[in-house]
Amino acid sequence: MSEPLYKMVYRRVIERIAEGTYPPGAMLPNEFDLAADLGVSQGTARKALSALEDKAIVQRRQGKGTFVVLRTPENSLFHFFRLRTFDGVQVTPEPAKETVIKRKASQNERETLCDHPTHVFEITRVRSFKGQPFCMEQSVVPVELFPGLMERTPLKNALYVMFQQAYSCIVISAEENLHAAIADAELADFMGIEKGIAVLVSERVTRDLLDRTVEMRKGVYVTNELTYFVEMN
Amino acid sequence: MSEPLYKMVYRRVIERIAEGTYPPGAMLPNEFDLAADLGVSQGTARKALSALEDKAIVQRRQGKGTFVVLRTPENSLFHFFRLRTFDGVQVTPEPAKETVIKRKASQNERETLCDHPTHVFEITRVRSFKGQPFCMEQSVVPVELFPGLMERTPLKNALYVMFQQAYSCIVISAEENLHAAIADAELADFMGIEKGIAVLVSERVTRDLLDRTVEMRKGVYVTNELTYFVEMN
DNA sequence: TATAAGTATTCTTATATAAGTTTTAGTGAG
DNA sequence: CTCACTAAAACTTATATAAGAATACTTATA
Repeated sequence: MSEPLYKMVYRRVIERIAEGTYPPGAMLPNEFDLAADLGVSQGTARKALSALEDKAIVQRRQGKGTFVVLRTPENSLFHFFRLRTFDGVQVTPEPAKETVIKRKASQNERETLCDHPTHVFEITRVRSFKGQPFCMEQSVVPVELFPGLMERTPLKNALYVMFQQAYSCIVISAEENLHAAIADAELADFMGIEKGIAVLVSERVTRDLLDRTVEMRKGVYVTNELTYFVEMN
Repeated sequence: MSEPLYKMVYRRVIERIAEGTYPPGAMLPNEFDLAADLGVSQGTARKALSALEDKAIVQRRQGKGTFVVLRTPENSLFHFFRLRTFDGVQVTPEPAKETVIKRKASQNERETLCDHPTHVFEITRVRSFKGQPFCMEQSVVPVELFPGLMERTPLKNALYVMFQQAYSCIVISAEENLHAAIADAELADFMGIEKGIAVLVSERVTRDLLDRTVEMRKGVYVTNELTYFVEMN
């Protein structure tokens, strides 16, 4: 057999979400209707929907329905912001400084980001926790994907929520590379932290529903009061 | 309905793996036999087996069968050792120094580790990559769970492989907390690295098939040539 | 050695029934 | 008439079963 039916259903539902037929937060057709629409049985549609739920693309609740995942500040933070207190409590950072510029893409950015953009927006933010700056994040995104981004400043706290609401760009997954470094004078001055302390540096690549690389992000975290949490299975 | 049948099957298969009825690497009964054995239909047994596969407890291959997961040095490294080169290539560290001692458990260890042990083994290792020491790991495990561990020195490179082979303890998941630090004189001297450089420090809690906490591990990594890789979904 | 048939396994699909939610209709009290 | 409560119906996903297809390996045979 070439491709199982349930994978066809899976693909077609993703297409419909991506093209806006099923917008974020919306309820999908029920299993029977979706099955009839695509010419398969309910169980087959169901298998595809379960797979979509596993990938956190839809959310299902018995008796209620199936809904396109909606990025909220809470679940965005939970999924993509890994810093916790020592007690394991999620941190809700306050945004502080923010600058957005438009500039030419570096060669690496042009090669990595989707559609090989010539120009990018660079969003730089310093965030605080309990009044202390602890985090600097620099996001780079293609200009073509987020037109008019600069007019939206100041941007919302949770960037990915805004991506979804304003640009129908649904962030699904990310990869990070971490290493330890020492804050040099420039960084320390910029962030308002002490020079010479150890910081955690992360380089992130972010992907959306269609598996496009929509963001490259560099993060610098002060980890004397917070820790970066990782689960392994 | 109190508990779905497939969850009962799921639990009973885990029990059988834990008690050695299905040892690591062994083939499970096929879907029909398992179903008949437990008084359910093939599809229900299948659903349980799929769930076990999702949790990486068994491995399935069409036409061949279902097998209890076997920890090999390769997949152990892949799952639980997150350091990569900048090219994304998995690192295979060479073990260097190793010391194993038996000592009293700290209060934190007694509270965290399974069965609240009074004594623990502490395994300390310094590992090298391309001749340079880059990693210090200190594992703490309950004495009761791993009797005779000290007589097995020098221990294998991959600790979790040995846990499974010698003690039927199947490591399934782990959580890590990361932070950045600066190598002090004592650490630098012990590891054979330069004093004052930035290091990545991890504190890990490791769980087995029965969700017991079988290990606490502290790791110190030099990340100027390697990075710690994280995936987010 | 190559090829084909046979056997054992998981995978896919379909159908029926159960269980959880919400809406609607009905009923009685005030 | 209106409100509050209840019962029933409708609409949803979840579970269970069964039959046939696809895949992997073994064995027989030319």
